Amino acid sequence: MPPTSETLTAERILEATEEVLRRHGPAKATVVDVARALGVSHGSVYRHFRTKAALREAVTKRWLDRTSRRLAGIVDGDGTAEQRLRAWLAGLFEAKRHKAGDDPELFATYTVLTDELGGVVYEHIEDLTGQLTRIIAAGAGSGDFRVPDPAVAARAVFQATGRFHDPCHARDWARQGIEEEFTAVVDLLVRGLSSPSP
Amino acid sequence: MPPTSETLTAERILEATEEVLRRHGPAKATVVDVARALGVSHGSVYRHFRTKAALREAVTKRWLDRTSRRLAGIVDGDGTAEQRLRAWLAGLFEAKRHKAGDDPELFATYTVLTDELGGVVYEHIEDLTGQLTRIIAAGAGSGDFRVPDPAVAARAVFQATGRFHDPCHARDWARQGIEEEFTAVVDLLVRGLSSPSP
DNA sequence: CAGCTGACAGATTTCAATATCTGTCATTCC
DNA sequence: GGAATGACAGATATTGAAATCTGTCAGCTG
Repeated sequence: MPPTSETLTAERILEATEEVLRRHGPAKATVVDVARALGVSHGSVYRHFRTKAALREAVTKRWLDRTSRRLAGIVDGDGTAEQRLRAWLAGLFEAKRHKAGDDPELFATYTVLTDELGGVVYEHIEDLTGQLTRIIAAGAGSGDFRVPDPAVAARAVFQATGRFHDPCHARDWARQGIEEEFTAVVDLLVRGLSSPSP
Repeated sequence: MPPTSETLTAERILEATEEVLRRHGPAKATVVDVARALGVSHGSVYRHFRTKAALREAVTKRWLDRTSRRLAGIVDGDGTAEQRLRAWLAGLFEAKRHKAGDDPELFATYTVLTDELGGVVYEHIEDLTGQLTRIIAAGAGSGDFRVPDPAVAARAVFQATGRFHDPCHARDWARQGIEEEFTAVVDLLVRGLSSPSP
Protein backbone atom coordinates (compact mmCIF):
# COMPACT_ATOMS: atom_id res chain seq x y z
CA MET A 1 0.00 0.00 0.00
CA PRO A 2 1.92 3.03 -1.25
CA PRO A 3 1.23 6.07 0.99
CA THR A 4 1.22 8.29 -2.09
CA SER A 5 1.18 7.15 -5.69
CA GLU A 6 3.37 9.98 -6.98
CA THR A 7 6.52 8.95 -8.79
CA LEU A 8 9.52 8.33 -6.60
CA THR A 9 11.86 11.34 -6.68
CA ALA A 10 15.08 12.15 -4.86
CA GLU A 11 13.21 14.93 -3.09
CA ARG A 12 10.55 12.55 -1.74
CA ILE A 13 13.26 10.19 -0.55
CA LEU A 14 15.03 13.01 1.29
CA GLU A 15 11.75 14.03 2.90
CA ALA A 16 11.16 10.50 4.10
CA THR A 17 14.76 10.13 5.27
CA GLU A 18 14.47 13.22 7.44
CA GLU A 19 11.30 11.83 8.98
CA VAL A 20 12.92 8.45 9.65
CA LEU A 21 15.95 10.17 11.19
CA ARG A 22 13.70 12.24 13.43
CA ARG A 23 11.82 9.13 14.53
CA HIS A 24 14.62 6.56 14.86
CA GLY A 25 17.80 8.61 15.39
CA PRO A 26 21.00 8.34 13.36
CA ALA A 27 22.15 4.94 14.60
CA LYS A 28 18.89 3.10 13.92
CA ALA A 29 17.74 4.83 10.74
CA THR A 30 18.18 2.28 7.95
CA VAL A 31 17.64 2.40 4.21
CA VAL A 32 15.04 -0.30 4.69
CA ASP A 33 13.16 2.01 7.07
CA VAL A 34 13.19 4.80 4.50
CA ALA A 35 11.90 2.46 1.81
CA ARG A 36 9.19 1.17 4.13
CA ALA A 37 8.09 4.73 4.94
CA LEU A 38 7.71 5.36 1.21
CA GLY A 39 6.00 2.04 0.50
CA VAL A 40 8.69 0.92 -1.95
CA SER A 41 11.44 -1.68 -1.87
CA HIS A 42 14.85 -0.60 -0.64
CA GLY A 43 16.26 -1.41 -4.07
CA SER A 44 14.38 1.60 -5.44
CA VAL A 45 16.07 3.94 -3.01
CA TYR A 46 19.44 2.71 -4.30
CA ARG A 47 18.36 3.80 -7.78
CA HIS A 48 18.50 7.45 -6.60
CA PHE A 49 21.35 7.29 -4.06
CA ARG A 50 24.34 5.06 -4.71
CA THR A 51 25.02 4.34 -1.03
CA LYS A 52 23.55 4.94 2.39
CA ALA A 53 26.37 7.45 3.01
CA ALA A 54 25.37 9.42 -0.10
CA LEU A 55 21.79 9.58 1.15
CA ARG A 56 22.90 10.81 4.56
CA GLU A 57 25.15 13.35 2.91
CA ALA A 58 22.36 14.71 0.73
CA VAL A 59 19.93 15.07 3.62
CA THR A 60 22.58 16.76 5.76
CA LYS A 61 23.54 19.17 3.00
CA ARG A 62 19.87 20.14 2.65
CA TRP A 63 19.67 20.80 6.38
CA LEU A 64 22.79 22.96 6.45
CA ASP A 65 21.76 24.87 3.32
CA ARG A 66 18.54 25.96 5.00
CA THR A 67 20.58 27.95 7.56
CA SER A 68 22.89 29.32 4.86
CA ARG A 69 20.03 30.67 2.79
CA ARG A 70 18.40 32.33 5.78
CA LEU A 71 21.59 34.22 6.62
CA ALA A 72 22.34 35.16 3.02
CA GLY A 73 19.46 37.64 3.20
CA ILE A 74 21.30 39.65 5.86
CA VAL A 75 24.54 40.03 3.86
CA ASP A 76 23.10 42.50 1.35
CA GLY A 77 20.44 43.87 3.70
CA ASP A 78 20.01 47.34 5.16
CA GLY A 79 22.18 49.10 7.74
CA THR A 80 25.87 49.70 8.28
CA ALA A 81 28.42 46.94 7.97
CA GLU A 82 28.65 46.76 11.76
CA GLN A 83 24.88 46.41 12.08
CA ARG A 84 24.78 43.70 9.45
CA LEU A 85 27.74 41.90 11.05
CA ARG A 86 26.00 41.90 14.42
CA ALA A 87 22.69 40.84 12.87
CA TRP A 88 24.39 38.04 10.93
CA LEU A 89 26.21 36.65 13.96
CA ALA A 90 23.10 36.93 16.11
CA GLY A 91 21.10 35.24 13.35
CA LEU A 92 23.54 32.35 13.17
CA PHE A 93 23.49 31.91 16.95
CA GLU A 94 19.71 32.15 17.03
CA ALA A 95 19.26 29.66 14.19
CA LYS A 96 21.54 27.09 15.78
CA ARG A 97 20.13 27.59 19.22
CA HIS A 98 16.59 27.08 18.01
CA LYS A 99 17.49 23.99 16.05
CA ALA A 100 19.16 22.56 19.15
CA GLY A 101 16.42 23.64 21.55
CA ASP A 102 13.29 22.83 19.57
CA ASP A 103 14.14 19.30 18.57
CA PRO A 104 17.19 18.08 20.51
CA GLU A 105 16.88 14.56 19.13
CA LEU A 106 17.03 15.73 15.52
CA PHE A 107 19.84 18.14 16.31
CA ALA A 108 21.86 15.38 17.95
CA THR A 109 21.17 13.30 14.88
CA TYR A 110 22.59 15.92 12.53
CA THR A 111 25.54 16.48 14.87
CA VAL A 112 26.41 12.81 14.45
CA LEU A 113 25.95 13.06 10.69
CA THR A 114 28.12 16.16 10.31
CA ASP A 115 30.81 14.43 12.36
CA GLU A 116 31.12 11.67 9.80
CA LEU A 117 30.76 13.91 6.72
CA GLY A 118 33.81 16.17 6.74
CA GLY A 119 33.45 17.43 3.18
CA VAL A 120 29.89 18.68 3.46
CA VAL A 121 30.66 20.60 6.62
CA TYR A 122 33.78 22.11 5.07
CA GLU A 123 31.72 23.48 2.19
CA HIS A 124 29.11 24.80 4.60
CA ILE A 125 31.77 26.65 6.59
CA GLU A 126 33.34 28.01 3.41
CA ASP A 127 29.91 29.27 2.43
CA LEU A 128 29.32 30.99 5.77
CA THR A 129 32.78 32.58 5.98
CA GLY A 130 32.25 33.75 2.40
CA GLN A 131 29.12 35.61 3.53
CA LEU A 132 31.03 37.08 6.48
CA THR A 133 33.84 38.16 4.17
CA ARG A 134 31.39 40.13 2.03
CA ILE A 135 30.05 42.00 5.06
CA ILE A 136 33.53 42.79 6.38
CA ALA A 137 34.82 43.78 2.95
CA ALA A 138 31.88 46.18 2.63
CA GLY A 139 32.78 47.62 6.04
CA ALA A 140 36.41 47.98 4.99
CA GLY A 141 35.28 49.78 1.84
CA SER A 142 33.11 52.25 3.74
CA GLY A 143 35.78 52.88 6.38
CA ASP A 144 33.76 51.34 9.23
CA PHE A 145 36.27 48.53 9.57
CA ARG A 146 40.03 48.70 9.25
CA VAL A 147 41.35 45.30 8.33
CA PRO A 148 44.30 44.30 6.12
CA ASP A 149 42.49 41.25 4.70
CA PRO A 150 38.70 40.82 4.97
CA ALA A 151 38.88 37.08 4.29
CA VAL A 152 41.36 36.51 7.13
CA ALA A 153 39.33 38.72 9.46
CA ALA A 154 36.13 36.90 8.51
CA ARG A 155 37.62 33.53 9.36
CA ALA A 156 38.93 34.87 12.66
CA VAL A 157 35.49 36.24 13.55
CA PHE A 158 33.82 32.98 12.59
CA GLN A 159 36.22 30.93 14.67
CA ALA A 160 36.16 33.31 17.63
CA THR A 161 32.35 32.98 17.79
CA GLY A 162 32.51 29.21 17.50
CA ARG A 163 31.16 28.77 21.00
CA PHE A 164 27.88 30.24 19.73
CA HIS A 165 27.41 28.16 16.60
CA ASP A 166 29.58 25.05 16.76
CA PRO A 167 27.44 22.01 17.65
CA CYS A 168 30.05 20.73 20.09
CA HIS A 169 29.02 23.60 22.40
CA ALA A 170 25.30 23.03 22.01
CA ARG A 171 24.78 22.02 25.63
CA ASP A 172 25.98 25.48 26.76
CA TRP A 173 23.39 27.31 24.66
CA ALA A 174 20.66 26.82 27.25
CA ARG A 175 22.83 28.09 30.12
CA GLN A 176 22.06 31.22 32.09
CA GLY A 177 24.11 34.22 30.93
CA ILE A 178 24.95 32.91 27.48
CA GLU A 179 23.42 36.01 25.86
CA GLU A 180 25.74 38.28 27.82
CA GLU A 181 28.71 36.13 26.88
CA PHE A 182 27.73 36.36 23.23
CA THR A 183 27.44 40.14 23.44
CA ALA A 184 30.80 40.44 25.19
CA VAL A 185 32.58 38.42 22.51
CA VAL A 186 30.90 40.22 19.62
CA ASP A 187 31.59 43.64 21.16
CA LEU A 188 35.26 42.76 21.55
CA LEU A 189 35.50 41.53 17.96
CA VAL A 190 33.72 44.56 16.54
CA ARG A 191 36.08 46.83 18.46
CA GLY A 192 38.99 44.86 17.03
CA LEU A 193 37.68 45.26 13.49
CA SER A 194 36.94 48.96 13.93
CA SER A 195 40.16 50.06 15.63
CA PRO A 196 42.88 51.78 13.58
CA SER A 197 45.52 49.44 12.21
CA PRO A 198 48.34 48.82 14.68
CA MET B 1 54.27 -10.01 44.96
CA PRO B 2 54.01 -6.28 45.66
CA PRO B 3 55.95 -4.29 42.99
CA THR B 4 57.06 -1.89 45.74
CA SER B 5 56.72 -2.41 49.46
CA GLU B 6 56.15 1.26 50.29
CA THR B 7 52.95 2.07 52.15
CA LEU B 8 49.91 2.63 49.98
CA THR B 9 49.23 6.36 49.55
CA ALA B 10 46.68 8.31 47.55
CA GLU B 11 49.55 9.63 45.45
CA ARG B 12 50.77 6.15 44.53
CA ILE B 13 47.23 5.14 43.61
CA LEU B 14 46.87 8.18 41.34
CA GLU B 15 50.19 7.34 39.69
CA ALA B 16 49.05 3.79 39.03
CA THR B 17 45.64 4.98 37.83
CA GLU B 18 47.23 7.23 35.26
CA GLU B 19 49.35 4.35 34.02
CA VAL B 20 46.34 2.04 33.79
CA LEU B 21 44.37 4.71 31.94
CA ARG B 22 47.21 5.18 29.49
CA ARG B 23 47.43 1.44 28.89
CA HIS B 24 43.78 0.41 28.85
CA GLY B 25 41.83 3.58 27.95
CA PRO B 26 38.94 5.11 29.90
CA ALA B 27 36.33 2.46 29.12
CA LYS B 28 38.44 -0.54 30.15
CA ALA B 29 40.36 0.91 33.10
CA THR B 30 38.91 -0.74 36.21
CA VAL B 31 39.59 -0.34 39.89
CA VAL B 32 40.66 -3.98 39.91
CA ASP B 33 43.28 -3.15 37.27
CA VAL B 34 44.64 -0.33 39.40
CA ALA B 35 44.85 -2.59 42.44
CA ARG B 36 46.54 -5.29 40.41
CA ALA B 37 49.12 -2.79 39.13
CA LEU B 38 49.90 -1.88 42.74
CA GLY B 39 49.95 -5.47 43.96
CA VAL B 40 47.13 -4.90 46.47
CA SER B 41 43.49 -5.93 46.66
CA HIS B 42 40.89 -3.59 45.22
CA GLY B 43 39.40 -3.16 48.68
CA SER B 44 42.50 -1.21 49.66
CA VAL B 45 41.97 1.28 46.87
CA TYR B 46 38.47 1.93 48.21
CA ARG B 47 40.04 2.90 51.54
CA HIS B 48 41.56 5.98 49.83
CA PHE B 49 38.85 6.80 47.26
CA ARG B 50 35.23 6.28 48.15
CA THR B 51 34.13 5.46 44.59
CA LYS B 52 35.57 4.84 41.18
CA ALA B 53 34.18 8.24 40.11
CA ALA B 54 36.10 9.95 42.93
CA LEU B 55 39.31 8.26 41.78
CA ARG B 56 38.74 9.36 38.19
CA GLU B 57 37.96 12.87 39.39
CA ALA B 58 41.16 13.10 41.43
CA VAL B 59 43.36 11.89 38.61
CA THR B 60 41.70 14.29 36.16
CA LYS B 61 42.06 17.23 38.52
CA ARG B 62 45.76 16.44 38.84
CA TRP B 63 46.11 16.40 35.07
CA LEU B 64 44.32 19.73 34.61
CA ASP B 65 46.24 21.36 37.46
CA ARG B 66 49.54 20.59 35.76
CA THR B 67 48.54 22.92 32.90
CA SER B 68 47.24 25.55 35.30
CA ARG B 69 50.46 25.72 37.23
CA ARG B 70 52.57 25.99 34.10
CA LEU B 71 50.58 29.00 32.92
CA ALA B 72 50.47 30.67 36.32
CA GLY B 73 54.16 31.49 35.89
CA ILE B 74 53.37 33.74 32.94
CA VAL B 75 50.76 35.82 34.75
CA ASP B 76 53.25 37.66 36.94
CA GLY B 77 56.15 37.34 34.50
CA ASP B 78 58.10 39.96 32.60
CA GLY B 79 56.89 42.16 29.76
CA THR B 80 53.88 44.32 29.02
CA ALA B 81 50.36 43.09 29.62
CA GLU B 82 49.94 42.55 25.88
CA GLN B 83 53.11 40.46 25.73
CA ARG B 84 52.03 38.39 28.70
CA LEU B 85 48.53 37.96 27.29
CA ARG B 86 49.96 36.72 23.99
CA ALA B 87 52.44 34.45 25.78
CA TRP B 88 49.72 33.06 28.03
CA LEU B 89 47.35 32.27 25.17
CA ALA B 90 50.17 30.79 23.10
CA GLY B 91 51.25 28.75 26.12
CA LEU B 92 47.75 27.37 26.62
CA PHE B 93 47.46 26.46 22.95
CA GLU B 94 50.92 24.90 22.96
CA ALA B 95 50.27 22.88 26.12
CA LYS B 96 47.00 21.48 24.84
CA ARG B 97 48.35 20.79 21.39
CA HIS B 98 51.30 18.88 22.76
CA LYS B 99 49.15 16.85 25.12
CA ALA B 100 46.89 15.94 22.19
CA GLY B 101 49.72 15.30 19.75
CA ASP B 102 52.20 13.42 21.92
CA ASP B 103 49.86 10.85 23.38
CA PRO B 104 46.54 10.92 21.53
CA GLU B 105 45.24 7.89 23.42
CA LEU B 106 45.78 9.49 26.81
CA PHE B 107 44.37 12.78 25.60
CA ALA B 108 41.24 11.05 24.31
CA THR B 109 41.02 9.34 27.68
CA TYR B 110 41.04 12.61 29.57
CA THR B 111 38.60 14.13 27.08
CA VAL B 112 36.16 11.37 27.99
CA LEU B 113 36.83 11.88 31.71
CA THR B 114 36.33 15.66 31.57
CA ASP B 115 33.07 15.11 29.70
CA GLU B 116 31.63 13.17 32.62
CA LEU B 117 33.09 15.42 35.35
CA GLY B 118 31.41 18.79 34.92
CA GLY B 119 32.46 20.22 38.27
CA VAL B 120 36.20 19.66 37.94
CA VAL B 121 36.28 21.25 34.49
CA TYR B 122 34.23 24.20 35.71
CA GLU B 123 36.80 24.88 38.44
CA HIS B 124 39.66 24.50 35.96
CA ILE B 125 38.07 27.07 33.64
CA GLU B 126 37.42 29.42 36.56
CA ASP B 127 41.07 29.09 37.47
CA LEU B 128 42.27 29.86 33.95
CA THR B 129 39.92 32.81 33.40
CA GLY B 130 41.06 34.09 36.79
CA GLN B 131 44.64 34.11 35.54
CA LEU B 132 43.54 35.89 32.35
CA THR B 133 41.62 38.44 34.40
CA ARG B 134 44.78 39.31 36.32
CA ILE B 135 46.71 39.93 33.11
CA ILE B 136 43.96 42.05 31.58
CA ALA B 137 43.39 43.99 34.80
CA ALA B 138 47.12 44.76 34.89
CA GLY B 139 46.86 45.99 31.29
CA ALA B 140 43.86 48.12 32.18
CA GLY B 141 45.79 49.61 35.08
CA SER B 142 48.80 50.50 32.93
CA GLY B 143 46.64 51.93 30.15
CA ASP B 144 47.61 49.26 27.60
CA PHE B 145 44.07 47.90 27.57
CA ARG B 146 40.85 49.85 27.75
CA VAL B 147 38.12 47.60 29.06
CA PRO B 148 35.13 48.39 31.27
CA ASP B 149 35.36 45.08 33.17
CA PRO B 150 38.52 42.91 33.09
CA ALA B 151 36.64 39.78 34.25
CA VAL B 152 34.09 40.06 31.46
CA ALA B 153 36.84 40.74 28.91
CA ALA B 154 38.85 37.78 30.20
CA ARG B 155 35.95 35.41 29.79
CA ALA B 156 35.29 36.76 26.28
CA VAL B 157 38.95 36.25 25.33
CA PHE B 158 38.96 32.75 26.78
CA GLN B 159 35.81 31.77 24.92
CA ALA B 160 36.87 33.43 21.67
CA THR B 161 40.06 31.37 21.68
CA GLY B 162 38.18 28.16 22.48
CA ARG B 163 39.08 26.69 19.13
CA PHE B 164 42.71 26.64 20.28
CA HIS B 165 42.25 25.03 23.67
CA ASP B 166 38.89 23.27 23.88
CA PRO B 167 39.36 19.50 23.49
CA CYS B 168 36.39 19.25 21.14
CA HIS B 169 38.53 20.97 18.50
CA ALA B 170 41.59 18.80 19.08
CA ARG B 171 41.47 17.18 15.66
CA ASP B 172 41.94 20.62 14.03
CA TRP B 173 45.17 21.31 15.94
CA ALA B 174 47.25 19.26 13.54
CA ARG B 175 45.83 20.97 10.46
CA GLN B 176 47.88 23.10 8.12
CA GLY B 177 47.49 26.83 8.77
CA ILE B 178 46.27 26.55 12.35
CA GLU B 179 49.11 28.77 13.57
CA GLU B 180 48.06 31.58 11.24
CA GLU B 181 44.45 31.19 12.37
CA PHE B 182 45.55 31.44 15.98
CA THR B 183 47.55 34.58 15.27
CA ALA B 184 44.65 36.16 13.37
CA VAL B 185 42.22 35.58 16.25
CA VAL B 186 44.65 36.78 18.93
CA ASP B 187 45.57 39.90 16.91
CA LEU B 188 41.91 40.76 16.52
CA LEU B 189 41.23 40.28 20.23
CA VAL B 190 44.27 42.32 21.29
CA ARG B 191 43.17 45.14 19.00
CA GLY B 192 39.72 44.94 20.57
CA LEU B 193 41.17 45.16 24.08
CA SER B 194 43.53 48.01 23.16
CA SER B 195 41.14 50.22 21.22
CA PRO B 196 39.59 53.24 22.93
CA SER B 197 36.22 52.57 24.53
CA PRO B 198 33.34 53.05 22.11
C1' DC C 1 12.10 -0.43 -21.94
C1' DA C 2 12.38 2.32 -17.74
C1' DG C 3 11.37 1.63 -13.25
C1' DC C 4 10.61 -1.46 -9.64
C1' DT C 5 11.08 -5.83 -7.05
C1' DG C 6 12.84 -9.31 -3.98
C1' DA C 7 16.37 -12.92 -3.26
C1' DC C 8 21.05 -13.08 -2.15
C1' DA C 9 26.15 -12.70 -0.02
C1' DG C 10 28.78 -10.47 3.05
C1' DA C 11 28.93 -6.97 6.71
C1' DT C 12 26.80 -5.17 10.79
C1' DT C 13 23.75 -5.16 14.73
C1' DT C 14 20.99 -7.26 18.43
C1' DC C 15 20.24 -10.07 22.35
C1' DA C 16 20.70 -13.10 26.04
C1' DA C 17 23.95 -15.85 28.58
C1' DT C 18 28.10 -15.50 30.80
C1' DA C 19 31.88 -13.20 32.95
C1' DT C 20 33.71 -9.24 35.19
C1' DC C 21 33.38 -5.25 37.99
C1' DT C 22 31.85 -2.09 41.89
C1' DG C 23 31.29 -1.19 46.50
C1' DT C 24 30.57 -3.39 51.29
C1' DC C 25 32.03 -5.56 55.31
C1' DA C 26 33.18 -9.38 58.50
C1' DT C 27 37.56 -11.30 59.19
C1' DT C 28 42.69 -11.59 59.17
C1' DC C 29 47.26 -9.87 59.83
C1' DC C 30 50.97 -7.26 61.62
C1' DG D 1 44.00 -1.36 66.67
C1' DG D 2 44.70 0.39 62.20
C1' DA D 3 45.45 -1.31 57.62
C1' DA D 4 44.58 -4.83 54.32
C1' DT D 5 42.00 -8.76 52.57
C1' DG D 6 38.73 -11.46 49.85
C1' DA D 7 33.95 -13.30 49.61
C1' DC D 8 29.67 -11.49 48.28
C1' DA D 9 25.26 -9.14 45.98
C1' DG D 10 23.85 -6.30 42.57
C1' DA D 11 25.26 -3.69 38.48
C1' DT D 12 27.83 -3.56 34.18
C1' DA D 13 30.44 -5.42 30.34
C1' DT D 14 31.75 -9.16 27.06
C1' DT D 15 30.77 -12.62 23.79
C1' DG D 16 29.07 -15.30 20.12
C1' DA D 17 24.97 -17.00 17.78
C1' DA D 18 20.93 -15.29 15.43
C1' DA D 19 18.67 -11.49 13.17
C1' DT D 20 18.94 -7.50 10.34
C1' DC D 21 21.01 -4.50 7.10
C1' DT D 22 23.66 -2.94 2.84
C1' DG D 23 24.40 -3.08 -1.83
C1' DT D 24 23.82 -5.98 -6.22
C1' DC D 25 21.41 -7.84 -9.89
C1' DA D 26 18.52 -10.98 -12.71
C1' DG D 27 13.98 -10.88 -13.74
C1' DC D 28 9.10 -8.91 -13.43
C1' DT D 29 5.59 -5.35 -14.60
C1' DG D 30 2.96 -1.87 -16.81
